[in-house]
Amino acid sequence: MAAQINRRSSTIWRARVRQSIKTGTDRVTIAQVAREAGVSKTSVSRYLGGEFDALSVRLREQIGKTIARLGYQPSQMARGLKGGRTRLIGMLVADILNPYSVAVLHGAEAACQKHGYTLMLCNTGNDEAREKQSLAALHSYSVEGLLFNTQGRNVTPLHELGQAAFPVVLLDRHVEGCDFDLVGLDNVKAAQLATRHLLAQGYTDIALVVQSLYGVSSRQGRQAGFLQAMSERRDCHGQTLEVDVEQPGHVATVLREFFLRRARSGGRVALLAGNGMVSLQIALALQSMKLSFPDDVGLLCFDELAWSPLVGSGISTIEQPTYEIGFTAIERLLVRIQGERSVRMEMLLDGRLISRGSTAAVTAQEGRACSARLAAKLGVTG
Amino acid sequence: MAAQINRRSSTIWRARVRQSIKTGTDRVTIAQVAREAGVSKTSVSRYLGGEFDALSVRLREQIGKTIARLGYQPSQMARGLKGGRTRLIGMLVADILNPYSVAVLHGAEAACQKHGYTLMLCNTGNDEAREKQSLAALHSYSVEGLLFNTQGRNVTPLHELGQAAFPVVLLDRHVEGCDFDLVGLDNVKAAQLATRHLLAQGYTDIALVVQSLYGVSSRQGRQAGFLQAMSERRDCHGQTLEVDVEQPGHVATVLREFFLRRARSGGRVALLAGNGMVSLQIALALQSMKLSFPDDVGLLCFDELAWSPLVGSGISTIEQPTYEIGFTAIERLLVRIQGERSVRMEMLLDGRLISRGSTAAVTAQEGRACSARLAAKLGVTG
DNA sequence: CTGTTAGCGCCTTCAT
DNA sequence: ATGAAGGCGCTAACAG
Repeated sequence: MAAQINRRSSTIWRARVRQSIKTGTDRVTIAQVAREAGVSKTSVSRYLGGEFDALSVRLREQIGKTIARLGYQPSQMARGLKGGRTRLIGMLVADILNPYSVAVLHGAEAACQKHGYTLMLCNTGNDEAREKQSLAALHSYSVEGLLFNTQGRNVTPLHELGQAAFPVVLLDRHVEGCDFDLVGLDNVKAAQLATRHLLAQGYTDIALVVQSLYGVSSRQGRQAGFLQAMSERRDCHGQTLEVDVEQPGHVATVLREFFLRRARSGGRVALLAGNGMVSLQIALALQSMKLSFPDDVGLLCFDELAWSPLVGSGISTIEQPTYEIGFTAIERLLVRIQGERSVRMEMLLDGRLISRGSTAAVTAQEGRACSARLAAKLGVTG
Repeated sequence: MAAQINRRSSTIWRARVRQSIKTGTDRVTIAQVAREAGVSKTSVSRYLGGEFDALSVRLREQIGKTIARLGYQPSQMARGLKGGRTRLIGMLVADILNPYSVAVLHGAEAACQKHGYTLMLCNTGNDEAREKQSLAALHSYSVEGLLFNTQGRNVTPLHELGQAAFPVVLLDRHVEGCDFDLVGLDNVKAAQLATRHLLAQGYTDIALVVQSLYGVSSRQGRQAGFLQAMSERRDCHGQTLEVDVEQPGHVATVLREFFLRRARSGGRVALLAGNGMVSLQIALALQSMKLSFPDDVGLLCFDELAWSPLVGSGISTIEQPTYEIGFTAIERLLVRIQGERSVRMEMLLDGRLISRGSTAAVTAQEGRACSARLAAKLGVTG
């Protein structure tokens, strides 16, 4: 209303109106900068693009000052619309509650910041439908590339991306029939390292405890390494236990069955936890069964967690270089975005063994005593 | 090349060509949809905007089918450019390594997904400079609002947002002189709850262990509640210990000094950890000093963590409703974005006490024995 | 070196 | 009920 009275300065008037309508900060545009600096939009655009050799010193200074004075920031949405460079990277995380995902995210975010990209994050909660719709959402913002930690099942949308030659880097798990780059742990090697450590410490009856193997290549890789290492020792027994960590009490049930089967063998029993989620559930299950490590059972876990040193006499772990995985994945993705078309590449980083009390060495004699005790405890408590 | 032979389907051919040129997924545009459906862009736009009552049934069907057939998805960048509704929300996290942040993030992401928004995430690592530049980055993408977990120092950029009436919801910590909404824990009440629990269990010499109080309102609130509750018991002693969790060994040093000061008093010593980061450092420090809880010292921690039940006989905690905090914060932000202009509001949720072994009850007599043991242990190990 | 012109994909008056 | 035209902020030919 006031505006109707005073129309001298249409600029100010517009600004006022916008504020009252839109509430938003009044965006300074490239046009304003150009006008105030007395140059063309193109020159300003060149300045933004860093094409300084195509700009006289005078213009460059002029523009620089004006930008600073006005506090101008180019709109990425507008730049993206025209040039396609949105400087946006989408990250799809299978489960944000998994500490592994967060740790990788940390590295990825750091790499993005380093290279002037911004991360759009979607948590799919291991759900196909949400994975699909998150993909659509990210696509609608024209992300330049995708960091993808897939749930592994029904991956047709991923295949479509592959056909479109869209830049994608897979995290941790790969997908059959897709030729995307992958960054993750060298699972086979790490599992061998883990298994051999357990064997060397004197454990003879080992169970690899994992979540559903179906569709998750990293878990399959760990299993492969585990079985391979076990096969080197015919006198020892190894088996895989699939558990559902969502289902309360399931881990305890499965473990109890395993213990009952093996305890009487007189061997020394150990558990190899397939990831951090499983570790936690195992620790809780053992606690509920009043079993302790390494006294009753050996324990080695994939994923180093903050609390690994704290529980009991410490839990031995295979530490993944999570930060590096995230960081590397982004940098690889950037290379792809910049047009690299070479053949698919897997970047597998090595895990590191951190040995603690939970895998203390045992002699055969001690082992027999342990397994006897284990059997006794189960008999009593079960 | 195959395309040159078969030109029946120009659609397919185009797709091929673009692929080889642009490498990118072929964006279907509103224009293509309009053309193929034999209508105007305006009509398609109306369809997208849900203005069905301004569309004949025939057109509506036509358009719907075409959109489905082409797999058309409107570009949010383009929509945002014109209308300002980018459906983007920025989230600034002070420290992504803090489990609290991740838990809140989880709730926030879920709320965003529910309302069709996408989250742009920036980790500031408690650094002013990064906070500032992340803010700029998010601004350049025209986020509609901001979820802000600030580091608390040098918050001028935040004040600028305030002046611009930009929608912001603060998480956990508020900022002086800013009238932004806040969602977080009722820290005073929670700290009282915690302190009274310790007192009720027979602890008499209590230290609140926190990271730097400076500029972090939530920590100040916890301190206030702590001191208030302590003041109700003149026979007990309470003090605040500020620690630097980044500096190795610092927590242990500070704790040792505190123990030495108090152990000889004959009182029962307990620690109240100000957050999850501190909890971890305390647990590690105690372990390094060969002290255990509740035998040598009582322990109660802010933030329920996955491993809280597992360490020793379990660590008692004050659990924050983190998921709800994140979820609520987004919904409040959405209300602001939709234009709500009412007065500033603080939404403070209640914490919940989870009592475990680390705060087991002690009688005065036991207490004396404990503090004697503590003194002895420190004398020996120190 | 610099500016003019023409869109990017979408929404929004304004006619019809 | 439908469409044509213009513009959001920016970049990218194409002239000078």
